[in-house]
Amino acid sequence: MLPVPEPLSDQELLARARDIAGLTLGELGARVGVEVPSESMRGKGVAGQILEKALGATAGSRSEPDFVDLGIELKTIPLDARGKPKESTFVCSISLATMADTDWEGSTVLKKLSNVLFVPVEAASETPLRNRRVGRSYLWAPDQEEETLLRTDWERLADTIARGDVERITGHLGQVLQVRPKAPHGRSRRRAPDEEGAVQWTMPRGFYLRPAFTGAVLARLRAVD
Amino acid sequence: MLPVPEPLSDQELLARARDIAGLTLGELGARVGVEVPSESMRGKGVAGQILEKALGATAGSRSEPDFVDLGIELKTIPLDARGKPKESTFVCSISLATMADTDWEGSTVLKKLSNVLFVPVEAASETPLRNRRVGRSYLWAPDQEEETLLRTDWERLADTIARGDVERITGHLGQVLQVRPKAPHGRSRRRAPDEEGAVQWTMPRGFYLRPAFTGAVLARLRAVD
DNA sequence: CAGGATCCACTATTGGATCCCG
DNA sequence: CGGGATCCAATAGTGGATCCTG
Repeated sequence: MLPVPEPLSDQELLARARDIAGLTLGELGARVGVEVPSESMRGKGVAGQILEKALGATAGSRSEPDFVDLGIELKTIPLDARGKPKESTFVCSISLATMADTDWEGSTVLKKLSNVLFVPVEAASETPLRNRRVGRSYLWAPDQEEETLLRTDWERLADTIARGDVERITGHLGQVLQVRPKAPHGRSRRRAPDEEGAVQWTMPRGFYLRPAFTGAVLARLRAVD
Repeated sequence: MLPVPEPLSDQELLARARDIAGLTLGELGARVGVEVPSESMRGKGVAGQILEKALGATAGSRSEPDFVDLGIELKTIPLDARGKPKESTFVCSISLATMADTDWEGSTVLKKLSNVLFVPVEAASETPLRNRRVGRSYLWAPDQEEETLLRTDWERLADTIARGDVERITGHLGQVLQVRPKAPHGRSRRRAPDEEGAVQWTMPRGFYLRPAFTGAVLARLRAVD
């Protein structure tokens, strides 16, 4: 079980991702030494972790791109039977304290989404995790329209957060980018400044891409391909 | 119980419609001699019929505008508790035989929708029919954007119908205008020409406006108001 | 905790089927 | 039958809650 080395170019990464298309998570897990859980409840996130190893991402939970030298982020996309994304895509956690000092150009969301390798994975819930197959991968950078959608949502959300109105934010806001809880359970709390700069305790949250958006992105990439 | 005379102008009609805002269907039914059924299943369409009489529409099921001299069609819109349309709006039945010979400018859909009086009626299902109140009415003519949406949908649907592909049409098609069954029950059949001009028997269908569209129209009219 | 995400109860929407009247 | 529509079972979608690993 040799560790897979980090790819040296975008094209090498893409080629490698396309080579594993058709393999199951079980097969791929065996290659990289990860056992795939039988219960799906125990399998949240394992697809992503297997793919990181299989493609040579720098392991570990650093707040840097998965492929550091290439500046590319890896995202697995769970697809339903018709090839559409089943779930939203987590982008990054929100640091309430720093939102007020950041603009879109300097945002973590833009950094994370500037260069992404999308790896689709079958996710019909009746298919056991180990039997789910990897699909055809794509490198994505937002086009102008996509970036405008993201920026518009981000700026409105960031404005609300910076005002200290975090508690008013729900998953309903944002056309393509939304804010949702990102916590081990509903009782988690973190410190955050409120409107007057006083301390308040709020639930940890993250930015997510809506399934309709990632679906449209994939459709565009497939059409070009 | 004197019959209400046909209004002589758009403005008279609108004024009359706004005068009855706030009245219940029970009160209005009493005025025009229509008893409101207690069971809601027995009440499909009665709101429309009461309002026709209350506003002086030319009675009867002719394929002409409800207000013949004004060229105005009357449509009641059932609203949920938040003021949004609960149901789609029937526009007209489809004559499969004549679709092929008609363009958008000559279509029944455009004729029916060129000038409409929308009369909102409360329709929370827990409120008995007789207690549902009439809301504020609006005269509508499609603006350019609205007409483009309607025309685009109509042309695609008409094309499919004219080809004889009626059986491939489902309620899924059309962004704002859709085709759905319009029959007393699922076994109804009518004669229609198929692709080769041969006879086929198909279910009677009609054009309907989606609730999201009538909701957007009402929002626009209210904003101006 | 940060990073990898999915679960699933609930709500909203859909669209095929149906009902009344003249 | 044409004109007035609504019913409601099934599906799609949302978004708060949750799970695993290093």
